[in-house]
Amino acid sequence: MNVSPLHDWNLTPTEAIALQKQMAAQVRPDDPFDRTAVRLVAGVDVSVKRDEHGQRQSRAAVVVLTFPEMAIIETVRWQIPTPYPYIPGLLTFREGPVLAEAFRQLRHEPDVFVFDGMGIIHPRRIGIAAHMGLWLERPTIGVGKTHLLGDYETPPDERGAWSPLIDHDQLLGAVLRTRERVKPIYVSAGHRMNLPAALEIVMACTRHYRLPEPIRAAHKAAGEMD
DNA sequence: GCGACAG
DNA sequence: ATCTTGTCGC
Repeated sequence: MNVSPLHDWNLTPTEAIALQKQMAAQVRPDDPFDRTAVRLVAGVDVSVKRDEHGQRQSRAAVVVLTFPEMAIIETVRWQIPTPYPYIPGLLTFREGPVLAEAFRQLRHEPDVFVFDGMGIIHPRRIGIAAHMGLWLERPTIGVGKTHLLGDYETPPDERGAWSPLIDHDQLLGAVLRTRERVKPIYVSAGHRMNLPAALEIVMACTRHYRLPEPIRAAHKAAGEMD
């Protein structure tokens, strides 16, 4: 894919936070999004492991699937030494650099990218899905597995049921039950997206498991790469 | 000051 | 995220 660098990744935590505040104003989490035009969906994930020298290596995986069939048609993997520590709120600076290169290698151009991490459910409203959406200039959705912030009621134990996730009177996302009797997931719009569309896409991508297929495929691909 | 804290 | 044994259940 044709992706041009938006900014430097080599920033101190203070600088990174300042950049997030500036970039957050560019994110569009309430844009119209035509679900009927979706043909390709990408799943995005990064795994971190120690190599033979004990050094941490970040492995990115971007998997492109047909929609709604969920057939894998492309897998891109890339690995670099882990460039940044994990700091809550700054996950993008740990996983963004390796993802940027993986995106550059993509042959297809997905209609929407689904990330393992938050969209606008974030202290500065710019989680990894929102941030990389700006980088890609493409629609993105954030799918988190655990709670980061915001208040919500536990959604009914029924597939497809969801509850609004609110922080400081602001609707940021939804807590979605993708399977009965299974912990819900945290869905939010990233860039060029909106919550209703994000929920529909995520549900349409979910089969027999808690997580949507694109995320499962990316997680699997990122864990291999030997 | 105390607790929470995506992956 | 990773580390890491056994164990409950379909």
